[in-house]
Amino acid sequence: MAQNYRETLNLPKDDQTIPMRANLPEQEPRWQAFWHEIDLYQRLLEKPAPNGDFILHDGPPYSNGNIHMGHALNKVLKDVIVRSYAMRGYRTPYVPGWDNHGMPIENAVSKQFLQQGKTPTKVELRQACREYAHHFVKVQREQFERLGLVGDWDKPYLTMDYAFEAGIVRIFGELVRRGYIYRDLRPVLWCPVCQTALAEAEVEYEPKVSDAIYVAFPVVRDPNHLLGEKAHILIWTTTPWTIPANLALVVHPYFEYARVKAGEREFVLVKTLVEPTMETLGLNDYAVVGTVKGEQLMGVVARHPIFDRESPVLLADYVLAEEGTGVVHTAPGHGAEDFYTGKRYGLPILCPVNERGVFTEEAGEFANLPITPEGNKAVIRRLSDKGALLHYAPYHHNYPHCWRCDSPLLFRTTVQWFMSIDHNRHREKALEAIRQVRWLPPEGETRITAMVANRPDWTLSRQRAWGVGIPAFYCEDCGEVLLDPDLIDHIADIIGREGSDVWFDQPADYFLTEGVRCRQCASNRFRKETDVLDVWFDSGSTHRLVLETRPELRWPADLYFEGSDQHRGWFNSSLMIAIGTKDQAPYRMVITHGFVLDGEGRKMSKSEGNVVDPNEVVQKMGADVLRLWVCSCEYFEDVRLSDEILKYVADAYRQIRNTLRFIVGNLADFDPHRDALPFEQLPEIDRWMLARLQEYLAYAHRTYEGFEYHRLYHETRRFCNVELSAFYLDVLKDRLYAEAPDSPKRRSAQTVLYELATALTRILAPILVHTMEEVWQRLPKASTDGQADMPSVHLTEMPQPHTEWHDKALLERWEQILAVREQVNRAVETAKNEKRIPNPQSALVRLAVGGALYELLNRYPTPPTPENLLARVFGVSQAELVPAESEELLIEVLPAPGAKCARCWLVLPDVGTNAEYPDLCERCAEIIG
RNA sequence: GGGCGCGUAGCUCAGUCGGUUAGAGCGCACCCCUGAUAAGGGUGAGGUCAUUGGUUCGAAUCCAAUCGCGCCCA
Repeated sequence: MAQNYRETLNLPKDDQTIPMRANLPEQEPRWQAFWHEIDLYQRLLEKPAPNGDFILHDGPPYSNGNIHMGHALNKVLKDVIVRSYAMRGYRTPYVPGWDNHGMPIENAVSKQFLQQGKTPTKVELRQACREYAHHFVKVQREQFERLGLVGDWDKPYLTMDYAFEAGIVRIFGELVRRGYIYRDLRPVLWCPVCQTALAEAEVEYEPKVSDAIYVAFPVVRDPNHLLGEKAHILIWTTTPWTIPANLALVVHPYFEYARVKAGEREFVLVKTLVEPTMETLGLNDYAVVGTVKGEQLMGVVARHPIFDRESPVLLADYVLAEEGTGVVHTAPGHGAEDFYTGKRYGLPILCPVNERGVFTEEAGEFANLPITPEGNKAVIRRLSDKGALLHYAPYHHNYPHCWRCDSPLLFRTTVQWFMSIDHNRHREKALEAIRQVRWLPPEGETRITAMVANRPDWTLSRQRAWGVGIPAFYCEDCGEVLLDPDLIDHIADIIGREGSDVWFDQPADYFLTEGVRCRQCASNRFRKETDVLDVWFDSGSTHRLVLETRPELRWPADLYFEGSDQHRGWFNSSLMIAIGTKDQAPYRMVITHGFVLDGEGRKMSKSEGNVVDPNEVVQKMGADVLRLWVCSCEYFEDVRLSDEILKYVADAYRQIRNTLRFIVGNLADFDPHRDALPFEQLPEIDRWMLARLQEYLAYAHRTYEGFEYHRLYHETRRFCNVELSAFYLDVLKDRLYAEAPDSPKRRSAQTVLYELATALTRILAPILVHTMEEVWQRLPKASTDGQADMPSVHLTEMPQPHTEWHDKALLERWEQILAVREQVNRAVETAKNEKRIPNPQSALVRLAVGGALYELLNRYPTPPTPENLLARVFGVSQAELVPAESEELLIEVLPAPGAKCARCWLVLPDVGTNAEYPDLCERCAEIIG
């Protein structure tokens, strides 16, 4: 019987709204195809942009491997920025790019060759690297586009493009012209078998047995008479072959050093290691005759145990007193710390070992011996002959080895190329430029300021194959360097035409212009530099080579947006090149985000098994869920991600989706042009809803301006769940379902629903790009503000708050009504629990109150009909208001008198009064009658 | 070891200038509805604000130390 009336209601129909189940993994690619079809990116650039350009310059990810969650976080946030600016009246060209050159790809490709037993030429290796890079550009591009990113994906920038490579060479030339480029010595880890320098990442620490020796350096000068007769400084080393390069002995200024008398000689070593050392040396008969603070030893000079030269005692705080003697034998040519100590004290950099690990003439009697094992043996023998060797034993430890050929490595001091950071007031200019930039979060400014203030000169050269060759020559006759800015431009032209492989493929003459001569010896015979540029030079050049070369872009960028590690990386290298060539920062604002950690706040790693893969998330849950997670995070700090967190975000997604599903479902027969009511004709609760919507919109705009999407996420969830689902939409159901389709009561409700839908979809479009498009396409097309006719929600403008709809007095009034509602809910819950009523629908709520609250509530008549607003707001069938003395609100919950209307389900006294429809209330009887 | 940060309910986040009993949504528990239904509604329980010490009439908030976590270096 009751079922008969179902058909007379205006219930939303499933096929007139979006499906409850989103099925994003399948649906999202369809929307992406649609955007390609309408060329969304181009249309975004062509639409009116009253606020001008907004240039977000994309930091290039490295074209190696699949994307990980850090990429996803970064690119999704960039996409939200680009889209939200586009929807707020800016023109937002976004050109994604990739960083292609560099060690990781070269190593991966080298290993492939190695496995095939092939030894490629440099050019063959480079070509394979290029193919490898292209492959991963394609892979990552697909994975990025699957996240729903909008941008010029058909024409990204690649640092290995010929034009880009030529541009890098030209920028290097500009720095040469401005006097920034020089050559100097630098210690590097070197593989004598591969004859190449290794980066820290290529070093593998493996067990090795070394020759550990104790050596006594006789003191020859002791200006302050701290030490006794025949004093010797005692050192310990596991690399005897570095003894010929010894130039100093280094002690810790704060350590206590002991003078140990043993036989004729006195040994100086750190006090805490006297006992074990003496035991090792087999000197049982000894006595500590005094102590000296390390810093006091400054000025003491020893003699080299083999050669006729001095070895002064110097100070450094990296000295340890855990093993050895607390005195570091220092060979500036063979250690990083040794090198910098040597530099600080003005020692020469002696490196008597060639690239094959063989002693040079500088090693005197050891010349032509390989450093191991022959060199070691010869040095030990010679020390022994001289009586300087106190002990020798094999020593097991972890030692750096070559990742490729597994040979033990050595430190060599080599000549490298540098960019000076202090030339031409460069550092001061950079620090000044940093102050002009807006850093978000603001701590970023502290971080990069410290970095730039303390950074050493930039080592630009790498002994590698997969990079842009440094365009320098050496005279074949006298070795003089040829570095000429005009010649460099000429080389850049060639590279622009033929790619940078040509540098490795063609002889020097190919690049030299007519009449080039060595300025030293006038020779015309040259060889090319074989080093390549650091890849940070490539990416540090993108602002010049992308922003300045693309007509749709401009220099400087409005925004750089990357992980906080880029303070040292890209922000830094870009700034160095920008200051060095243009005396200005390449960005106006820099925003950084944190790292993606697991649910416990620990770093994700394969070995821990706590990695969440963005591609998998997209496949299982959809890009919109991933994007919603991104926007739920306070990303200025590190963010957390786990399956549990994703589950909660998926719940949030469903709640937002269902809210919109309900709204859209109730707009199926609504034509805004024809049916919308003017604001003034809307009932109060509808005007309240619109006023609240304006507050939501104003808040949303603030969050977009502050890049604080997580605040929008939270507010949206609260708005949808609390204000819409739990309240307004629930209250609206009677009007939407039971009133006549074209009645003003229903049309006014729909007018508000339409406003809500068109506002929410546009506000959320930058985040839930696919879902909001889906909703948009389902919305009535006729427009009230010129926006609804757009073929895609992404081409619309974000709704601005209607200030005239923001009625403050009304909002305050309803704040009180909602507070009363909460009290009523509690009373109804109690009545329900006490079995006085089965459910709210069968209740009558009687309010008794005096004073201001009575006056306020009395504005709303409480007839026993569907018109009773308070009853609808409270979610009960009937409500009454009676005046009382007390200002304290009394709430009575009673069974509602009357019968339940078979159509609208309200319990009303007038059910049965209509003879024709005895099971209906008057309102319902009239409507279907 | 150094530089820059972070730590508020199970989760994600608010918390103004130091000022009542530290808030929200979700989740959870119990209940209602069955005309948003692999939906919707109601009520409720959850916190030593990482720890310790200090400044203050008063500290989640300011200071110091410790612990834990992250990024960048050594």
